[in-house]
Amino acid sequence: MIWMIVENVIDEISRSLEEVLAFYNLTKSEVNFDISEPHVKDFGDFSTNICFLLAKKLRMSPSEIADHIVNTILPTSSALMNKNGLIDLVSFVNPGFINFRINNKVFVVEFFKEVSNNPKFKTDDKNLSNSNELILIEHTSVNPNKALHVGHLRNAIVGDCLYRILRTAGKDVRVINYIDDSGVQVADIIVGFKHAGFSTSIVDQELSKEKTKFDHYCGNEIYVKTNALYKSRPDLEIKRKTILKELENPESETSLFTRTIVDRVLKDQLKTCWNLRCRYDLLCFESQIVQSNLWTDIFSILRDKEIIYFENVGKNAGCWVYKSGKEGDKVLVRSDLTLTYFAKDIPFAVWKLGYLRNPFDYIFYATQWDASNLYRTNITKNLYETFGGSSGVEKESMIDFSRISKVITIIDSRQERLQNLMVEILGKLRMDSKYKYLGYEPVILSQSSLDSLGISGEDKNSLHMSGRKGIYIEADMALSILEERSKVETRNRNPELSEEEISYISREISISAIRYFFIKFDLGKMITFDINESLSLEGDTASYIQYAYARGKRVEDKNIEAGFLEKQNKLENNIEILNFSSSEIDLIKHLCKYDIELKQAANNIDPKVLSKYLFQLATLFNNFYEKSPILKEKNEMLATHRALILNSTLEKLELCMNIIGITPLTRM
RNA sequence: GGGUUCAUAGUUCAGCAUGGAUAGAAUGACUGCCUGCGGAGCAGCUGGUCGAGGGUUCAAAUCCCUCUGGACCCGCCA
Repeated sequence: MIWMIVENVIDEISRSLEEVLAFYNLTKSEVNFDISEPHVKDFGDFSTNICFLLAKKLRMSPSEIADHIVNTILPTSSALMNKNGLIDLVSFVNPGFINFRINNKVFVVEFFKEVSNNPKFKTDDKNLSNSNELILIEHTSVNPNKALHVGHLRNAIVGDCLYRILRTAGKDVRVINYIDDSGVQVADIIVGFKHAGFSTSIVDQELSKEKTKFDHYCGNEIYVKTNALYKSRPDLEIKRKTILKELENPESETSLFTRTIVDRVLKDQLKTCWNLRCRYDLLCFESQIVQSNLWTDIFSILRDKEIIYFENVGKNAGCWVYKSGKEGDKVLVRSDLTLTYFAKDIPFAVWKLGYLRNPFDYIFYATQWDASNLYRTNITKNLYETFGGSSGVEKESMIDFSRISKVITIIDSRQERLQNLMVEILGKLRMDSKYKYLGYEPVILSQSSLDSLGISGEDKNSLHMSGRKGIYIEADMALSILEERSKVETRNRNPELSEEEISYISREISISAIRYFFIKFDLGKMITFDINESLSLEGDTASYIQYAYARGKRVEDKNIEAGFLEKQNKLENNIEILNFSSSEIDLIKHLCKYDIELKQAANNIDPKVLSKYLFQLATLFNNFYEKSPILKEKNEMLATHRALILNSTLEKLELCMNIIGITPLTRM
């Protein structure tokens, strides 16, 4: 990408320090020094710990060494000398840090040179990974028997941001949504429809007149209520068993009915995901994994390699088990020959890694909000007509298994134990290096949210959500609450706008706010969702970022009217005479760190890195906005350069906002 | 009982991977700033024994150990 100034500076410092090491007859492999940014601005732009590391080897005090390096060695450093003075000041500070300060005047000149060479800041891919590696991400994967609740949103949004980050970092990525359409949870609602007296007529008619989505209906009315019935109706549990058995035959009447229901729920779930600007490439259905017989293949491999064993004695007698030293024994095949939940996951994981044959075709399923096509797996073309269309896609262009470099699964941390087992097993097949799972802690509900839902809190001040018990806040509901709230705000601020415009703006504000909220926390931390506090529009929120963008955009429009853009072409070379303030310099420096931050987010698989960068960018911009006026500035040359900074900032803001999924609005 | 993980300002959280200087935001409270480039903002002020104790180190919020407290996992459920 462009704007390598900061990376060049770091590189320069690094090379000069290697010269220092050479002076002492040492190399980087012996003294692995670090170049970092000091927390305190007074200490400069970069600092190194090299003196502390040398102290031991040279048996001198760090400050002595620092003194010597700064006053004797560095002045002769060719790396520092031959560059056009980007590094201005090198000093040492007790107890032994060497600090480097960027020469702001030179830096600013370099910056404007790059900006005017590349006025549109188009992403230049040549510096990105140009290998043809392919990354698979699996996320969302909600059971198709209910609507998404806010806990599921964490999965979907983190996964989608990760997709966007990796895409922006130049990787080829495919997104998979796994649909468990043959498990107990789906069987529950089939029991509800068929045997618990809930009306099936609703299946045939549209719910739209009552404004109820089908996924909400299945979750709230059928799933929760059916589960509550099991206690008093033991016959229903027997029915459920029968249904599960019938689902094994894909041509049974139960299977047909289930496919209809699953499809209706799934379509509504996808609507929620698409509303939040998530997108997918492929839907994988568990029922098809089962039919593919991939299990048979992987089972015989595991058995032949003696990774799993048939147990003759003990509590697991009659079962095929995997014996983990760490995690204990895990049953894969029950004594009645059925597979456990964990076992069913193995063929899917192995398939994703391209270890086995690929039994699937891909069939068009839907066009998504971003105009991309969503496909679904298929084995026999005529079998799944209820799922929709029939136009296929080339197998290789969907997933070329030979190019896969990483398979990332985003899962609730409660599944981590099983994922550890999976990695162990994959390790024995020598394919664990590509398999990564990203665990996140669940979203729980605050007491006040529970109160407003009318749920008794059981003496706790927060509670885990449960789809089965009906303890949750639906994603659609959270979105519409926030949308109403921002609508009021938007209308107050923009009384002249039409209802249509207000609706559009408040919708984008609410989507952005929710997306930002779910990625700004560390994945290892539980999120307590509070219906009021979590959906704020001030402070560290997407709205703050959008507001900064909107203000900036407004100024830019006026700049264009005032003709600043034409003047940019006539920039003089004597920028040196301009005095840029810290609000300008700090902003420019931050702009130049974009590449470093994006790489970090991509390498660490951590979307939060980018959200922090973006928030900081918006903060620095707001500061610039207050302190560095453009239209009011008398010095025309300064104003023109400020307009350029504004221009660059808007570009970077837009870029980062799009990665996180915050809509850049020109009015709000 | 075994294991994983978390504990940082009144509150919600960054920082910990790869140890480094005066521990950062946001929010709340309080105080300023709109005939202006849009106040969903800016500036200021208040607020911390980084859960406790020990260890390693020139240096620990960060690494190691113990303890306390919370969450989660440990089924021929999914």
